[in-house]
Amino acid sequence: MSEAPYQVIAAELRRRIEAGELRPGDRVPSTRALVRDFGVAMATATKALQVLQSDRLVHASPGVGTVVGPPPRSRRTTAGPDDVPELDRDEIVRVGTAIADAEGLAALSMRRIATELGVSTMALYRYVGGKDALVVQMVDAAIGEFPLREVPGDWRDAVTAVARVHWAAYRRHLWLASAISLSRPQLVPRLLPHTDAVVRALRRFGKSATLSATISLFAYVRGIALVMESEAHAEQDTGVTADEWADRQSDQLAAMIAAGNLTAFQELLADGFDYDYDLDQLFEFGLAIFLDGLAARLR
Amino acid sequence: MSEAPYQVIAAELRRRIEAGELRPGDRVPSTRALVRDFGVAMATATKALQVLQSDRLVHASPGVGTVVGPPPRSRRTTAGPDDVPELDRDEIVRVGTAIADAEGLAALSMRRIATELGVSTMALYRYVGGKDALVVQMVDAAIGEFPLREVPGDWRDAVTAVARVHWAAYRRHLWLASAISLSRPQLVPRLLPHTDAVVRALRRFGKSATLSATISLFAYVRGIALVMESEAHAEQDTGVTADEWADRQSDQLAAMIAAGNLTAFQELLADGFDYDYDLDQLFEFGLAIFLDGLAARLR
DNA sequence: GTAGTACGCGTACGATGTACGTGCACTATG
DNA sequence: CATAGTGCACGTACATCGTACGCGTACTAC
Repeated sequence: MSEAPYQVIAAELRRRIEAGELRPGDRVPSTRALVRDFGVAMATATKALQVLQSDRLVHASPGVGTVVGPPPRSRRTTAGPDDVPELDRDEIVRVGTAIADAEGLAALSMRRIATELGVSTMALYRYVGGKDALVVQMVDAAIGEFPLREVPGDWRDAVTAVARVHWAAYRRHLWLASAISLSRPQLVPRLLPHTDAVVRALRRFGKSATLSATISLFAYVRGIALVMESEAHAEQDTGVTADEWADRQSDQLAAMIAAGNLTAFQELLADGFDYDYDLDQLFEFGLAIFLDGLAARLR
Repeated sequence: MSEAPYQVIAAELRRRIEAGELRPGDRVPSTRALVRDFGVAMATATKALQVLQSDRLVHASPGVGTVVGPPPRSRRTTAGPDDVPELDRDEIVRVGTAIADAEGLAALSMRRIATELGVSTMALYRYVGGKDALVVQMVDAAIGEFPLREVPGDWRDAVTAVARVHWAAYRRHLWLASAISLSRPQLVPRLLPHTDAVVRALRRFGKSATLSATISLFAYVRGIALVMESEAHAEQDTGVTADEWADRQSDQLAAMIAAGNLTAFQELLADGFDYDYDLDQLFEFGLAIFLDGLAARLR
């Protein structure tokens, strides 16, 4: 009476284990190895191992192999109503955004996200293509938080409104400025309406100028946002604000100014002039200048 | 988390000094003594003493020992003609810049630099504080390549000249835009004359406006430079130019435009309008707008 | 009962920056 | 001159990263 192939294999493995050839912690041959060695198909080998598993002689560890010894813990309840927050792309993007908001893009890692979600690292890769793709998604989601409401009819008001919305987004997500791409619009679908609104407001300038002005505007806003970002990071890394830092280094700066004969700079900083580093004001100032310049072109 | 051995030792010695157990002129335990007493290796003991030395709590006298008290004089020995500068900071900065120019900041690694110099990785750390410090040096050196010659007397010409010099620097070193810090001027000494020139040209606007306008200007130039950088990298990574990419994705873009009812955008791109993505022109355009806006303020 | 296939994801690899520890050259002293 | 003791130069090793690879499982078809 010939036994079924999977039972033959199971018996052979059982013999090796009981003979001590395979000891607890050792890995029994994988299904693929059994396929090769015994000339059987995959599921046959699988079945053989399953026999041993149901005898609690071995247990299977996905990614590791089937190792000798009883299962350590049966934690995975697999079934169940999944009352735990389900993992999906939006959830990953949300957690990634939270990390980047709090600690900057540099602190964003796939492992970190996985840990915070209580999930294995590689599980993330089912929902996002990779880290770069995730960041692009994050950018799109961040922009999407600031949709355009009604855009004013006046061109200047319209441009101002869009620029302020952008500024608000940069302010809310400091990492956004260094992650966004202005030259590949398809990647950030939710940015398109903003571009459209600016183009619409500026179209009287003629096609070429309209596009140039639009890009210039966005480049400027991002430029200021990057100042804000690097400032914030420097502050977080060193625990020193810009003002404190300026105070601390003022001697050194003064020396350099003196050495370079930088009289205008010196004059500006003299008299205890205290420039309050208000980036909101700075943003509005530059925006107004830019729009004044555009307005001058209409005359 | 327990501190590193050398820090433990340093703390202990510091305690003894501050408690008066060791007084100025006394000799602290030699490295060998520390090796015996603390059961550590020689260099660990050395490091511990170095910590105290950098705090100016003690100073080392070769052949005598390390004695309590500040160093009497820092007499730069520097003997030796050093006629063969095999490795020095400038050389490291030069190689690092070459790598970043060719392949971007992301390709810059300490190992890479060391390999290209035919030197061990850690040897670099004798000349530069670390990668961040190296990048700062690179930024300074890059700016230093573009010193200001004569700055025109007219304020508008002067600002234009400085902005163009910056633009040239960004053009030459694509990584520069994302590495430069505009908010911590001391780190980039050779940037100060540029700032000074702009401040001088704009001082008639009043102190606060002068500073705002200066920062806005630099932020704008960097903003455009970043567009150029990301464009160049995207091109290098994917092997696809912006135009080719636009062509390839035009259907997708058109679909998104249609879906969002982005009529102005659509109109702009219609008629086979071919915007030649000339960033030099773009830069000049935005600069002129900005200066027009400033000029309008003078009236 | 056996075989083939699709799929989720754990392990491990090749990078990175650099802290830490070591061996050796050299100096001042006796 | 001998030598104790210093400080310099730098190799090793670690913690961390993104993600390719290939495992075990579940399912369908025969």
